[in-house]
Amino acid sequence: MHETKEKILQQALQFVSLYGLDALSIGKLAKDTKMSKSGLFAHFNSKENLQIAVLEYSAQRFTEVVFRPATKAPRGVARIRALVDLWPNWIGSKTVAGDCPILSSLTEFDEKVGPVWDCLFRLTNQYHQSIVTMAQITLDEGEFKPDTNPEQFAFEFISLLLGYQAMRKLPLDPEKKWLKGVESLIERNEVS
Amino acid sequence: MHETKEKILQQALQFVSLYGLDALSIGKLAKDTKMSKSGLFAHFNSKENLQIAVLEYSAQRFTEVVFRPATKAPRGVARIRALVDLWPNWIGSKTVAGDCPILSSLTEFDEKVGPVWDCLFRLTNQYHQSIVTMAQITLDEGEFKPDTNPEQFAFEFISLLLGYQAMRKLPLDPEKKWLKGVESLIERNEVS
DNA sequence: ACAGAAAACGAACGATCGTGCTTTAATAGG
DNA sequence: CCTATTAAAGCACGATCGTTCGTTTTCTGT
Repeated sequence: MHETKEKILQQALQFVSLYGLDALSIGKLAKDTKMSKSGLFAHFNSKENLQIAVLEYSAQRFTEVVFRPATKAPRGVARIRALVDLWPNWIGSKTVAGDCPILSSLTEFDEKVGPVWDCLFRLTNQYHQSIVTMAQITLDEGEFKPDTNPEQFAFEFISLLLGYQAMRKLPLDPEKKWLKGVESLIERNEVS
Repeated sequence: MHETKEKILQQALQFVSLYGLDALSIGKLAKDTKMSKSGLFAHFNSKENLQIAVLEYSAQRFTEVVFRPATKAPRGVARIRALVDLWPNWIGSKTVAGDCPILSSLTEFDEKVGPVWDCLFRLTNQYHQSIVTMAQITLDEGEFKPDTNPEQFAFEFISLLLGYQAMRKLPLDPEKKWLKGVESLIERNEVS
């Protein structure tokens, strides 16, 4: 990938994590990257393409920073715990100071049909499926009770994550609560 | 409240639930309500005031439609279940076709300091506190285990709600999962 | 019915939006 | 060194944004 484009997407990712995907504007982004509006525009040829590029860049970075490292942990509960431990490298990190762009865009784009939503849809399903698979593996390893439903697990896992994201700015110590919630979720499914 | 203003806020609430609080524009809203931009504007004197008015109207409606009716149920677990049952009258209803404006705005406004955020902050704390209180009451009634943490309960409750909202457009049957999640949350705290 | 108040309107402002078109600057291949 | 390709810039467009101002319509009270 061109160096300039990478720099643009990096800046855009930062911005989107803070202010949301449709608050992203080409003029503002051009100012932030010290480029001309048209020069930046030429890299994407439409705002929609820019938004899609940001989403895909975001997913790629997430994989690098959280998901791939987590799969280095041994299969089963340990890997799920690794995922939890690695998440701070994503949300609230230097590259993604605010929320996860994909999860938060899901809230603001769920009624706007079009290519951006299609991309979001695809990435979120992928996101979700990864966690389902992780739960399924844990089940196969015999570390989860046989009646564990991996999809239910994924739903509750992501929900807690969303709760953490949404309530981060509230004086409720959500980090502790999200950790406790996910711990309880694991224990509930773990073989005793 | 003036009839016109009520009509405007009703329309605005609908719009915000579908497209988010900062997608709300005065011109668009004027078109939807068949008013002139300036005529509508005069009711609020600034966009921020409009946004605040929508949030407060939203909270008021929520109280009418979900919270007040729920408090008619007997104290304890029954009341919490009533809250869950009444929620569809809010999210996805005729007046609020999309997401809960307060919960979803929380995601997109958490980095924008100012009067709108202050209002959002206040309302969300109120939202949260109501659920904490409900859990506390259930605890006092002896229907929850003594080691139940009402704040943890509220966090997980709201998280599941956010999960339901966010994943409504995904083919994951999130309604069933949210119900199951909240049922599991209740059972986990209930005295056996 | 008439005067005064309140509500709604129409037109315009500066700013910013996304997007083209044309030109200049940088780069690479022969 | 010259040329062909690409990247970036400059400028302008129509549209929409929030907001202001002055006028017109609608309502209210006497």
